[in-house]
Amino acid sequence: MVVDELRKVLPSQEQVDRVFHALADATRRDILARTLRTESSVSALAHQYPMSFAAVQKHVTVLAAAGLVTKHRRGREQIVSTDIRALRTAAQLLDQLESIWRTRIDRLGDILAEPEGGAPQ
Amino acid sequence: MVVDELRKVLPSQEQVDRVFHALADATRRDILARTLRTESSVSALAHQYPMSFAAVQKHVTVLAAAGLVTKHRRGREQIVSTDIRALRTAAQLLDQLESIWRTRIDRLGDILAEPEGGAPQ
DNA sequence: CTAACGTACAACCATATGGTTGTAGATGAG
DNA sequence: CTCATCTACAACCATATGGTTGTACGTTAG
Repeated sequence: MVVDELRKVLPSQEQVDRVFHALADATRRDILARTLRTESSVSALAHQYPMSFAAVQKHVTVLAAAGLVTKHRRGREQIVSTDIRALRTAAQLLDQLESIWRTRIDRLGDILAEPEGGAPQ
Repeated sequence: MVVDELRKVLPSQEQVDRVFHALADATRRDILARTLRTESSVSALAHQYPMSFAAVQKHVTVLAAAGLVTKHRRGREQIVSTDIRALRTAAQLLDQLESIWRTRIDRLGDILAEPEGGAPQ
């Protein structure tokens, strides 16, 4: 496992920024959903959206910078494939946040066990 | 449940955009993590970061627009609390995306089981 | 009442973002 | 070889973003 691979597994704040930012656009989420189903070329993707090829190309670049997709040449086409790991990283971070929240609820539970307490949820 | 509440449960694309955009900044993720642990005032939050009060205020506004936090007055302070639902919505969306991915893997399994198969769309 | 605190918000600035068009370089089809 | 296709990338533009400072307002402490 090379250093570059490590970066995907142990994401820096900047990497997390990139992943969520990549996900914060409906077109990019759609491109991701599409390529999760089937690999496709950038131009094939471009046909699906009411914008220029260059715009779609930029969206793919953003997804690639976030590690959500990878590109590889096949003939004259550039094939976009997904890398599920970046997606899982994001999901795990949300889980972590939710677990922080659950911990607080547990603490509230402790408080409830005592004489006085405010109702959670 | 009012219409405004419904909007949080059935998020529009714009709402999803806002949630992921809100999460795409390390300061905002930290504010969220902090308020998941303990409610705190905007000024208390502001003390934690190397930026102006106004900047932190803006970050809180972004989180609130995404529905990740809510604000309510307590005396002269504005208390920031979390709403776990928006976070769960984001997590669910990631799960959906991953499930699309798993479906493809299943289909690949089907294809392997059969002699020949072109997978349309 | 007055002063300090917490907040709200406007104005401003530099940079990023998301789109466009245009040009040029690979590559495969015929 | 020639041409159409796919890609890459630069230049440009309008708007959004993330920060600043400054001002004004509500509220609490003394």
